[in-house]
Formats: sequence, structure tokens, C-alpha cells
Amino acid sequence: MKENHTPYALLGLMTAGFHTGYEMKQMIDGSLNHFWKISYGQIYPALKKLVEEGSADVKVTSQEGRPDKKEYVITPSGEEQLRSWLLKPVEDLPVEKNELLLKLFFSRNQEKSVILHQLDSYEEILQEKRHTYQSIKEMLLREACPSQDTPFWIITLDYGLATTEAAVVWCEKTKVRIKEMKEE
Amino acid sequence: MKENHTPYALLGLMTAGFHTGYEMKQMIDGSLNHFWKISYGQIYPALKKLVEEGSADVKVTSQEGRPDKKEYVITPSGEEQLRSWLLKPVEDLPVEKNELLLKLFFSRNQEKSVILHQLDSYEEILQEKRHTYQSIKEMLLREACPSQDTPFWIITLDYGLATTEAAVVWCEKTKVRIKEMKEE
DNA sequence: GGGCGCATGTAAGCCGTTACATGATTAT
DNA sequence: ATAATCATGTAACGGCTTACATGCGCCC
Repeated sequence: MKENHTPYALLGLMTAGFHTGYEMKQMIDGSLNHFWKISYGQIYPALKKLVEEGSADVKVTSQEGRPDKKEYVITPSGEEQLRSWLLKPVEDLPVEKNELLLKLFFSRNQEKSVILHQLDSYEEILQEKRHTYQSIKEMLLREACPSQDTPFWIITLDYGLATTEAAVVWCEKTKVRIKEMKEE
Repeated sequence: MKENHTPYALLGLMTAGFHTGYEMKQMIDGSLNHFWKISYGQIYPALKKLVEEGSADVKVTSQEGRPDKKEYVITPSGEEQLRSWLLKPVEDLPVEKNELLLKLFFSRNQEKSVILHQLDSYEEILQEKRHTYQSIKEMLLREACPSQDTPFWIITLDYGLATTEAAVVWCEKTKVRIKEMKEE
């Protein structure tokens, strides 16, 4: 039985000052993007369910010249649930399905040049990702008036940087190793 | 449109000498486990489909005192598909949904001790994982007569080791950083 | 007698993406 | 004109897990 963490993410966003589905989506795309994604197809039904379960209250606001807005606010019950989720230790690591490793594993009969090309293009993607993280981090560090979220944001970015950097180094090493192999 | 790589994994396994659904599952659980998982609920329908599409042939073998066995063999068409998949460069990195980072991000109002506990227990899981990889690698290196797959197997293990190690280091650093923060 | 290994499969259900549908305002 | 932004939602579909179903032989 695997837990679904998405509703907790939405409750968390409510406590962080995001109250409409639209705002939450914007926030996730902008800031949690590298370790959490979500689509409208999930958000709206999930918010509805949170209200049904008493974890959130909703208030519809009419706006002039803008679509109606539904503002969601966490209830005491929702706060309790969020708190106990935050306390619960993480039990299993995300099992990433890694397409590159899968290909590599079946590449024993491929020419070395093909394998090297795979590794080159993968390394390029990794470098891009690393660069993105680095840019966001620098932007945050330059901020005049950092919010109380900023340190936590930087921590998550550092995770991305550390693991991506390690993958780049692995790529380099692996390329050398492949070159040293005898073509059969 | 995201491609489904699972059928290619099965074709790859056929070329590597695994011919029944059962054998393939055993192999994946034993050797590809850290970057690819699959369940019977996927394997059997997928194999059926591969036969329908002409990528594999099947031969039913009756065994005495054992259940019937269906042996799948890759066809020339299947080989062609596998080859062109192996050539195609990987386009997107696996986006891991990371529960720990999600919790951390919403922990700005938590007590430091709670956050530190989260990090401790995460680090423990990471260390276990790292240890598992290390053990398998050492076992492979000690092998008397390594197969031609062994170097590729080690390469994938090194990926797991490198990224896990990086995550451990990040954990340590993050704990220090949290301790240095002012409790508000 | 019970559990494990071998061996194959199906059905229900969850999680999630994508495409579609609507519609006003504002900027180019 | 038309594209982007704001704003909410649904339907179809795909991938995958879990639970269930079957059944023989072997070992303890």
C-alpha cells in the first residue's frame, strides 16, 4: 500500500499562502519542479476531495473581468493531518526508472562509438540541469529580502546539484572505461 | 507522448538468454532492480503483445511435473526495433518525486529536532542502499569467470553508488546547516 | 500438513498525463 | 488579429501495482 503524497503537498501549499488551484500549480512549476510535479487533472479533483474530507474549506470569490476563483483554506483537521505526515519518516527511496542504464545494460553487443554517443548526450542533459539549478540558486542568494522559505529552497536545490554533479562525474569515468574496453 | 520502454527491456532480456516471463522477472529482480522494476501484471500482457506485433515468437513446452512453459524468442523484426531503440539518445531525465524534499520544503515551521530526525532516518536508508550496491559489486569483482555482461553490470552499480554517496554527503551538510539555523 | 519454487495469467483500481472545453481581459 | 494570462474543470487513456486464481512437486 503506497501512500499518495500529492494531497499533502496541496495542504502544505495552503499553509504557505497559496489558495487557488491555479496558484498552486504556478508555485509547483516554479519552485518544486525538480522534485515534484503535478497537473491540473490531479489538482482540481484532489482539492475537491480535501474539502469533502474536511481537510480544507473553500470560498468562491467572484471577480470582475476575471473568472471566478475558488480559495481553499486548510482546516484544523487538515493541519493535524499535515503535521502527522511531516513527522512520519520517509520509508522508501524513489525508485527511478533509468532509461540510460537500461540501454547501457543491453549494449554489450553495440559498437563502442554508439555507447559513447549515448553517454555524451546524457551528460549534456545533466549539465543543462545542473546549470538550471545553479542559476536559480544564485538568484536566491542575491535576493535583497529573503523569505523564511529561502533556506529550505536552497537545501532542495543543493540536493539536485549534488546528485547531478555525481552523475556527471560517473559519465566521465564511464566513458574512459568504455574506451579502454576491447572491441569484440 | 512518452514512450514505454518496458517492451524493449523484455526484448533485451530475450537477447541476453532469458526466455520465459518467469525467468525475466527473476533477472530483473536480481540484477536490474536498482534502476528498473516490473511486475507479472505487466510482463505477461506485454509478452503477448510482442508476439502479436511480430517482435517475438513463442513456443509452448510441456514439462513433466512442472507447469507448462512459454519460451519467447526475439524475431528479426524485434531485433531491428531493439537496435533502433538502443541507438536513440535518451531525451529526458527521470523526474524523481522526492518525498523527503517535499517534506523538508514544508518544514519551515517544524522544530529543528523533527527535521534532523527526518534527515537521520533518510541517511540510514541511503547507507543501506549503498551497502547493498557495494556488496553486489564486490561479489561481481570476485567472480572467477566473469561473463561479458559483468562490466556493464558494474557500470550501472557505480551509477547507483555515485549518486547515493552524493546524497549521503548532502544529508550530512544539511544537518549541519539546520543546526546552525536560529529557532524562530 | 505446510511452505516454497516453478509457472502463467486476470481484474480492479490508483496515479498521473494529455487533450479537450470554456471564456474574459490585456498586451503585442 | 492573436497570443498570453487568469481560472476551472472533465474524459480518455496509459502504466503499473496488488490481489487473486490455479496447480504440481519437493522438502521439512
